[in-house]
Amino acid sequence: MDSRFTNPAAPPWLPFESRRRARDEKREAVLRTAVQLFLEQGYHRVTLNEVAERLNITKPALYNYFRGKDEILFECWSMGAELVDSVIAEIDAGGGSGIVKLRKLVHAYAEVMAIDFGASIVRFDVRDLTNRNARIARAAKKRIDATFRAYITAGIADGSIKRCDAKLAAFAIAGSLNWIGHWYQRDGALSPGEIADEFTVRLTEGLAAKPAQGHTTTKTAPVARTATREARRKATGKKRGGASR
Amino acid sequence: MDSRFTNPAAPPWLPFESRRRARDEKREAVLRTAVQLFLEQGYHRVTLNEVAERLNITKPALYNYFRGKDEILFECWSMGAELVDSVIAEIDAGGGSGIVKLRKLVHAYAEVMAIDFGASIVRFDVRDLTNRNARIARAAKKRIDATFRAYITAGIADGSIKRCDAKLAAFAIAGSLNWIGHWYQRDGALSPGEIADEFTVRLTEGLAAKPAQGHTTTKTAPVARTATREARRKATGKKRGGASR
Amino acid sequence: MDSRFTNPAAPPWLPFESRRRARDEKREAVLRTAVQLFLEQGYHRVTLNEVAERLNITKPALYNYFRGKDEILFECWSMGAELVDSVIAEIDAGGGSGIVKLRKLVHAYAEVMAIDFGASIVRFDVRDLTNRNARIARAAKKRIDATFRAYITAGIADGSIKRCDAKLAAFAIAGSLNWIGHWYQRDGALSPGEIADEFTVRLTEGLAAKPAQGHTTTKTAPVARTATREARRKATGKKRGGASR
Amino acid sequence: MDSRFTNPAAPPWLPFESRRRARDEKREAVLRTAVQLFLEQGYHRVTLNEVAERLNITKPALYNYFRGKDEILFECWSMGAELVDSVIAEIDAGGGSGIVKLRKLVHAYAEVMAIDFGASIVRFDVRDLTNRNARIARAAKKRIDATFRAYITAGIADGSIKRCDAKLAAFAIAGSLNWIGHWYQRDGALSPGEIADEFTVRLTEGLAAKPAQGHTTTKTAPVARTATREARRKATGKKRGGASR
DNA sequence: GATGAATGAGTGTTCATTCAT
DNA sequence: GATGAATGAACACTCATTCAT
Repeated sequence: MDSRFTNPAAPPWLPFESRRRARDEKREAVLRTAVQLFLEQGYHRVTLNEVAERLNITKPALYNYFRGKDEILFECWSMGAELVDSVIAEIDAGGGSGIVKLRKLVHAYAEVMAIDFGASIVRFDVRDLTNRNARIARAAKKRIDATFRAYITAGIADGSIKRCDAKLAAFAIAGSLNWIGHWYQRDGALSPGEIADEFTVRLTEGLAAKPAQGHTTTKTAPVARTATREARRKATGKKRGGASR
Repeated sequence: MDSRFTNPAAPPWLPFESRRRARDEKREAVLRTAVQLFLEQGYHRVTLNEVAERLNITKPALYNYFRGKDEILFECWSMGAELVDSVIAEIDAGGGSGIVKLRKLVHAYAEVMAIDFGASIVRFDVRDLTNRNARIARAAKKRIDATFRAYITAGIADGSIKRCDAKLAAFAIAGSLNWIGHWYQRDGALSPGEIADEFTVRLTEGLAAKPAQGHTTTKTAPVARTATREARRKATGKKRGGASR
Repeated sequence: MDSRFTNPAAPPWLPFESRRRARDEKREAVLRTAVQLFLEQGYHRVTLNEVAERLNITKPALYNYFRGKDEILFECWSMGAELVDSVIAEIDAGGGSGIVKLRKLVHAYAEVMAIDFGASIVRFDVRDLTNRNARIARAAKKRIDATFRAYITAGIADGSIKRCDAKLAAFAIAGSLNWIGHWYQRDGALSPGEIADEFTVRLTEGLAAKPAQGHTTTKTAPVARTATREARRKATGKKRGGASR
Repeated sequence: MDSRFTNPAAPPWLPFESRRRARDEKREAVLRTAVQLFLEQGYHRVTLNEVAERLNITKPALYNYFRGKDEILFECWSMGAELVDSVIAEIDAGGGSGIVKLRKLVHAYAEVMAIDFGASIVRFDVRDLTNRNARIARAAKKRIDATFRAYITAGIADGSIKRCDAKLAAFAIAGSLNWIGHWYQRDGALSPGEIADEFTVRLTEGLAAKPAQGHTTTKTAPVARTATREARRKATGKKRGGASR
């Protein structure tokens, strides 16, 4: 049971705690609404008024949580980047040959593309960001690309992947996956899982030295949608989250 | 001296002809400049002033050739779509099994992605177009997708391609190719031809029932960059080219 | 333990008294911070957030002491006006010929201009005030001007000042003095006293019927910086101090 | 008679000439309206809409002539500075002892203060300008101050002015004069000429080694209100006039 | 055909002020 | 008495588009 009710000596900072939680919840609500609108209509066609209206607040209220429109964009983007980062971290933590890791990545990445925040990684235009944030975004994208390439290179080294141009192979795979973010629709015929399964086969069958024996092993845990936002909370208290103009 | 004055028998329609040609040349110059800027900076960040400045004319002068900014966008997009259309027409005119046609398409499409107008097909946002033009654009995109799918289906039927989900396979291939339009840079390490060659192998090796014996056969004639714009000329004289707001 | 609880006979108004004193102290702290910022950056460029931040409180807290930004401005201005008023009162209380009184006023006024609150009289824009407060401010300014003029007129009458246009002479002198408020800097080469001494000579030497024999007599007591704010306290408890919008 | 009508071979650039003249006239009309409003209500209380409305144009039309509100402010200020500059140039071109030059300057400066553009020098807040323009403005102010001081110093050297602290004397005089810009009203009892005459006597009688014998010599030509704006025209064609953000 | 000038509509952002807690 | 959150009102600035010349 909530200690606020069981413990009469509940520390006085609890209200602050709950207030902060409320704040964080609202902040994320803004991001969820914003990312949806941005994907739906495109960043430049969405006005802050629309975002606010959909949240039943007024435009300036948004400025309690973000420094400006472009920061909202960046934070949406960041949410997506975190999804990918946690996926990669998990795969790196596990073991397996190059091809196995690559398959895991393809599968998880495909699923991420079916999430709003995930799609935002590839659908938002980094040129809409602050220079500083654009640099961060570009760096993150490069890291992801590098991971694809690294797995392929590792696979070639350990014999699980056929000799090929790792760079172009990575581009080909990442391109296919990124494109999901452009055509996937929640109400479409295919579920994210089905898409991920099929792409995992399709995109790696040409690369594998030997056909995969079983697919179950390629699956990772479902994408962590609740990636901890602790670090962010402080950073964005009132300053640009790791970002400045 | 100008033959119009020295040769009284000169056909009177020549000046008009040459004047029309001059007009068309300027029109295309606008499109070439525009597509470049749009790709470089993004449609919404480019002002008509910038386009005009780069052409050493003034903003209102653009309105002699186009009804508005979005029409310029559409015409750029159209130029790209024509490239693909002519590619497909050529492939369809030729013969070959499903896998052969698919390889031809992959190769040619990859090359198109390395051309400004080609990239515009996948980098421009159809929501920036007039409703009518957006419909045209979406239809064209669907036709392209359908072509990929048709070749795969044909390949499965004729035994040149392994049994698979044609729809997702087409998405996977098209996605890889479309992504080229996002990362290709003219001054990069890879030439369009090299990229096309590699992608042709990479994107079809998993699909082919048997490995390809030779690659030279997959090549089509170089993409026709000078697709006739005759039809367009009339249409856009002063009315929206097959389009209205 | 708090004496309110241990000593039942403690006069009940003491806490109120001390509380009120604390309130007044905070109020004045706000004014001191505000006047400084207003002079430093200009009224319109200073936000209440800045004022609050510098005081380590929050913006709405300011509204416990003042009705709004313009009231803060007015109170700052009032502090300065009181300085001048007390100066004039003192001079009037003393005796002396017109020129003597004028010299006293010039000297004291020059010193006031070197105080933040004093400078605010001439550097703040009365149009930033409420209509009502603006009227008060304008009236006060007129009274000051009238005093200069009165001393000059008196001096002409008593023969201590040469015949001249009293109005323009007053403007000339007041202008010189007011300008001090614009250029004086605390860390400059000249001390307020030195400036006052020099200006006393400079601004009156052309007027005096005969040169002054000694300067020490022109000095008044140092400007009373602790002019009682008692009357104000009640007035501004929560109502606008003699002012309403 | 206008050569456009008398000379049939009038060069084709005349239309441009007249168009440019029209442009310049409008530009100055904007400045005249703006300076009036700025003085009347204060820079921050004047919206560009008000300026535009009074000119019977719309707000964005102003941006054909100026880069922004602050540039309008700066250009107003500049007009005033030019008045003073031309005054000083004229005095420097003439001869005379220190006291004579000083008297000329006082007289002319007093008159400038009665002109809108002149008053703007001392009534506008340089902190409302771009950093770059603020620097320019501050430098100009310093130059003016230095001129006062230089004349006084010269006067002391040539024996026409009594020994005194030139710096403070300059401040005293300039202050008196600057203050005119704050209190002068076109419809007041005193004409600029009368004020100038009186201030010339008042502000210098204390300084002169011997009383002035005649006043007519202190007068300069009436302030050149038509200071050539040639240089400016080019500079502000579309770029900030000698200014950038 | 081309231009300078003007416009209308829109948008992000700021800030004094209020209010529930 | 103090705070975090929210709001309303305002404002400068941009830009595609039009029009008279």
